[in-house]
Amino acid sequence: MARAGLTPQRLTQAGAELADEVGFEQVTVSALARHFDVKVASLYSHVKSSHDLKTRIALLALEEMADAAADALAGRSGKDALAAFANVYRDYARRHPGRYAASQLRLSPETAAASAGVRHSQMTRAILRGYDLPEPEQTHAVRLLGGTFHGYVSLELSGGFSHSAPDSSVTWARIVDALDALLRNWPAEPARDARVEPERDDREA
Amino acid sequence: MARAGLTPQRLTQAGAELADEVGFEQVTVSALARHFDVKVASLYSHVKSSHDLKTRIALLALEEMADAAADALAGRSGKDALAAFANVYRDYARRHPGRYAASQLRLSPETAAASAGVRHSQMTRAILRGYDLPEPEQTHAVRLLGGTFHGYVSLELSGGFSHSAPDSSVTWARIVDALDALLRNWPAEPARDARVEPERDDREA
DNA sequence: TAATTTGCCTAAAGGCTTTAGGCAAATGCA
DNA sequence: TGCATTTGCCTAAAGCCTTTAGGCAAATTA
Repeated sequence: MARAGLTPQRLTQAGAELADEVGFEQVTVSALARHFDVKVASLYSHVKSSHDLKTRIALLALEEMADAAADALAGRSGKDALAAFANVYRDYARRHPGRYAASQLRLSPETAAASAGVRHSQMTRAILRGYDLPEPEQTHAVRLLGGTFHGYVSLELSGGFSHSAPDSSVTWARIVDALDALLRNWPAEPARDARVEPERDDREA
Repeated sequence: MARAGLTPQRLTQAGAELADEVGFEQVTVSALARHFDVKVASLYSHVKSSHDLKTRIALLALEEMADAAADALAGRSGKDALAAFANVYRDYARRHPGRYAASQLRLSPETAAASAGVRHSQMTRAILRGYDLPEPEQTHAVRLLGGTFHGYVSLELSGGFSHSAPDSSVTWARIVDALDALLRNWPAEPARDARVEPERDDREA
């Protein structure tokens, strides 16, 4: 009986491609077995479980995005770097929607700590060096950028802005303009009593 | 044989509660049948499919968030309104993680158009009236706010910032400060040749 | 009270996950 | 080269989820 030559890497790669084609949700051990024309149980020698497979795809996506970001960042700084970095995420998500969805998979803290996720925040901090924010404002800004890029791209991907004017690409460019302006004019921390406090919320849990 | 008194509403409600307890992914027709101590097939008289059930939960979450937002917005304007609005999303997501996850479900365009999603963008526009942005900048800003709130909350929920200083609530407050500052000083559209263009990207699809 | 509608049930088919145990191909070592 | 071991894929089987079809009894209506 000829062997199919399965490895965790090939399974992950094929799973990523499948995710882009049919959606990350539809990536299943069974579907992958069909793809390699192999019985389902055979995959369990290479992959611990369905969740393990999905985690590997997520890690692959994070790596690929970090690589692309590092590439885009080389030789740039300031707004130029910010825009290039932002575009990496958006472009990746548009080109690889399934992988991008995978990258949102909730990872265990240990897995996350060992993932390319840390490169992402390092790169974000590198960009922010061009804007000269003191700690802890820099951390706030890292989180703002991460959240904004992720949130916008994910809304765009789920069809939020499609087919309504103005074109989403225009908005994206303006958002980069706006974030650049914001980072250059980062507001000082308001005085204690001027701050808007969150509501106390005593409603049912 | 006594009847359980199932209705689409009760199923949706119970499904939402289940989602908050065990995660939206784990909400299943079978689990719901167990909850009502009823055979699985019985639910199919009230709900078209598993996907239908999930869609109903998503719509419920969108309604609840819109109601809470409308409530929070009453009598407020400016930064006060912005902060209250932002907190509604974050608080809702923290209190109802399963429902919040449901609200991210990709809806068909028709379903989305008939959902409370439209109230959300109307309210966002109402807040922006306090900042006096011309079209199309106002639309860009609506998308920025939506993306930022969603993205930050969703990163926070997936554990991104937990257990690392500074506290996520502090960052959240500073992000609201920053967005307020940004909206008050919304940058003019850069001249054509000063703009940073997205990279042409000819890599493989 | 009889007729109709409605609600939940049994039955059954099909899909995905995961574990256990087996045979054969590949690899390593005399 | 020949034998032993490891490795890779297979069959079998159990468990859970979805969905459809058809049936009986409870609730509703006349």
